Amino acid sequence: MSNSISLVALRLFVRVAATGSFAGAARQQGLPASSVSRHIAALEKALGQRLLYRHTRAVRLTEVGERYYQQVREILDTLDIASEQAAGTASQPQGLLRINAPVAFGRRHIAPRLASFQARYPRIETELTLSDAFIDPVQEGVDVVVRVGALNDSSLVARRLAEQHFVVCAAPDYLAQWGIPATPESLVEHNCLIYKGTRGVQQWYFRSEGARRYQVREVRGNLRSNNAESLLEAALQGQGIVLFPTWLIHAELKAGRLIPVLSDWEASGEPAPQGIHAIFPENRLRSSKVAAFLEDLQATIGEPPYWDA
Amino acid sequence: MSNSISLVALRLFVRVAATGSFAGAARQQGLPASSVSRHIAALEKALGQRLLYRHTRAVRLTEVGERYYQQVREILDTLDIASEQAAGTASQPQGLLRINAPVAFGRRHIAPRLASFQARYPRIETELTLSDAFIDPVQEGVDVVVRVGALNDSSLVARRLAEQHFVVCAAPDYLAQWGIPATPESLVEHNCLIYKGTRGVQQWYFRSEGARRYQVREVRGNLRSNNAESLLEAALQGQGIVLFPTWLIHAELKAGRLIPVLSDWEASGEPAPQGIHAIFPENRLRSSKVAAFLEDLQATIGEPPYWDA
DNA sequence: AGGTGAATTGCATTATGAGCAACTCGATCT
DNA sequence: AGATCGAGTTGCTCATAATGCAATTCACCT
Repeated sequence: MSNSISLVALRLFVRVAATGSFAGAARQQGLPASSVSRHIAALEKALGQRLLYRHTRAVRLTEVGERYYQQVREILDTLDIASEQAAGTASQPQGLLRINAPVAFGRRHIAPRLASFQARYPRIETELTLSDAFIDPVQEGVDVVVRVGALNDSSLVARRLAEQHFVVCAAPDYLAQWGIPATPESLVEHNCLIYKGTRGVQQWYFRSEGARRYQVREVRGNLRSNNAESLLEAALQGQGIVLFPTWLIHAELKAGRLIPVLSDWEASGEPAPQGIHAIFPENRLRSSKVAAFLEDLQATIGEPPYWDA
Repeated sequence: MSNSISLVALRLFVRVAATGSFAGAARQQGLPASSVSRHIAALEKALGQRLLYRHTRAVRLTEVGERYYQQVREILDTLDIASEQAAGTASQPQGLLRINAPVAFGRRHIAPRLASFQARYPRIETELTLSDAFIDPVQEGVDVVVRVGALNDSSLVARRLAEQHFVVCAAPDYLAQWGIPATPESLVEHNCLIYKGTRGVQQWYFRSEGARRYQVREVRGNLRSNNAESLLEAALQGQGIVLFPTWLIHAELKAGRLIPVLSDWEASGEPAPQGIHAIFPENRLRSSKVAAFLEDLQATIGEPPYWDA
């Protein structure tokens, strides 16, 4: 019985259970869905037990399937770690490293680093996926997820990469034409380009040097967007004032295309300070490729991060 | 890399590492040695690392192989347990149960039980190997080993099945012809059939009712053997007096073909009391088929064991 | 009601593993 | 010291199993 179980079947089962879909698992592993179906069927036959309820639309784990899934996931992880350690002895980290990051942050701060990272670890292949929706690394089968802001899931391990700082700024043209605001309160007189995401319109928070709590200040303007890059573009063209994290606009600030204003206040897009974190399933922490990536990333970002220096 | 690893390869690797031999692993798994060779080669290729030193006569684990072996063994065990639990939910214990026992004890007290045990658990297949040499359950890939006497290896878990009691006895014919010895000391006047194993000639120990320590008493006779059955046969034919554990001769005692003597003393073949134990690798304890077997065995043996009742 | 995406099944092709035999190489035996 | 035996590897053929594609069924969405 247990001799007729194959590793691929177990891997596929874990993927199916995590994604809740045969097709999803098939895509992730680059196999036709029919193979997935047959492997799972073979596994169930070997165990003599149904692991998944097929509901045609969605796939749900059986009670025994749920237990088995938890155990097999753990087993496969430790097997992979063991194999990696065995393979990696006296050699470099290797294998496929799947990274997921927010679009803007990934393009600016992850993607440019990958070349030198891979030059340093030539045996690591990387697969960079950028998406702004929250990604469950377990569900997607991803090694590392970089997220900005809130952390909720406690079954994951997070490592802080940097603090996020916001600045209010505008193009020199805009400031020349409309003047430089002297206080946060005076922003109501200006055209502010406001981010409007899934959580609604972003508030602008301020606190004076040394103050503990942030205060919301009213802002308004003629352009709102759920796409930060569009707002940035508009700001560069002198359309208005923007509030952005420094990692997003440090190049523009440095080049002088955007000028910080209200430097006597600390600005923020959130009521509380937010960090930039790498999160990953607990087991992946012991993976040398993940460790190498995090170490490399943290070293290049630096403390304080290079975009704030 | 880790995707190209197969479960059979891992299983074979564990068996090879445990037995220290490709051929041995091949025999245990019922595969040609060539397959074993190729699977191990494939595993090493997948890891990019040599796991075993081939020394033509013996096979030794590499340093990385040693670590990998320990980890993979653990992993496969937990996988098997998980699979068994999944398979066994709402059903009976199943699978192959490999038992090893001493020849005499196995024939008398294990083999006769297997029929009813397997009737009770029809989905368990058993494989009973009888051998008197000490067997390492890990090395031999056995689920349960029954041993009489000394326990040494601490990496194994043991469960006491029964205490071992010895009796001195002889055939009625012998006693009629030569008389009944009144004291242990008078045994020197008798023809004692003595077991001579790998640890030399077996001593005969006695202590009177309530005494703490056993005392050796001199015995001699015209037949010594390393085969208990031969001595038993000779005793049944009236050749002499024997010292045997009760589990070995309870049928003959009950039938009156052997008559106990010196009943006022406790006899023993060992300087200290010895038990009958089931031993097994730690992980197997959680296996339901092992648990079922031990429970069944212990229930039928009883307390005190049926051969002493 | 029709369309879509997901899972299963049938079938032809391909690839992978089993089994057998031949070969090499040490170690042990005589 | 030479012969023999056992152990591991390699080449080869054959059977089994996995793959990929197409067809089918079914629930759900529009």
